[in-house]
Amino acid sequence: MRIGELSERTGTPRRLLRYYEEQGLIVADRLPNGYRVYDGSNVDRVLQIRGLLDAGLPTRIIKQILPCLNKPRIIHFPDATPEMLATLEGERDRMTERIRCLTRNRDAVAEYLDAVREKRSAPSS
Amino acid sequence: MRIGELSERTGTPRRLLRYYEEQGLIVADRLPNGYRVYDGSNVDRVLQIRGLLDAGLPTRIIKQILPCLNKPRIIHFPDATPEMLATLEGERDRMTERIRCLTRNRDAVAEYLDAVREKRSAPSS
DNA sequence: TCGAACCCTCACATCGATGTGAGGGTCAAG
DNA sequence: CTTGACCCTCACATCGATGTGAGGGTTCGA
Repeated sequence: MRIGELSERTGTPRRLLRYYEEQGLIVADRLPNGYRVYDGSNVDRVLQIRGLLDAGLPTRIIKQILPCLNKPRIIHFPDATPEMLATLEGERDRMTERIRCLTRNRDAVAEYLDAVREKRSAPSS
Repeated sequence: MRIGELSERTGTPRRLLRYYEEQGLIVADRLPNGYRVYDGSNVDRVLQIRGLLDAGLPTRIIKQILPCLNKPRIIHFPDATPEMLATLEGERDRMTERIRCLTRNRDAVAEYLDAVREKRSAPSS
């Protein structure tokens, strides 16, 4: 597929697909005329990138963690330098902290909404 | 306490404390000379704000969900307009999605790190 | 009284993610 | 051959979060 279809299938502006490529998050083959071509796997990849961006991770980090994911179960260690491993460990912990914070606040919001709804259905006060 | 101490206790630049106030996320009393004064509760509040910002929420949303939280168990409904409730519901769902995405990827990173460590301790290949 | 260490406001700069559009090719259908 | 719908690169603009510093007050101890 070309960029337009990938854009539609992922709900992502073409501009950003080119940006993600520029940042090394996705790769695209080129037709002889220069057009980008993608295969189906790019749809999931882009959606994953968007999710991580939305969760607050910068492209620089996403670029590092993506190679560890959605590969087949064979994990291959191309250039796992100690610094990179340390970075990943730190990022894993940061993600855990993010999850904790988000969960706590999400639950609080949900609780609030439930309380409001209950009040609405039983206007006793 | 004044802004310097709050800054130290939260690891947040003064600049940002003023910014959060400007965005309506925190409030500060003023000394007669114009200095901001805070009480202890602001420490937690600022940390919570930072956590949410780090998790990818914009100040505009944080401002809306903060009043639903860390209040005593008495939830008071000052001006719960239907649009605001809808916004909160949407945001709750977005947070849930974020949590899902983060968890999935965090687990994948953790798995990768574990695999690397195992390989390192048993260099059989 | 002076200097250090606070505080204030204001304003411009930076950075990453994203929007927008100019200027220009490619290609299929009419 | 032309038109419309694609695609390309390039570059400037915007937006939110943050950095930085100028210019200036307050407080306090040497």
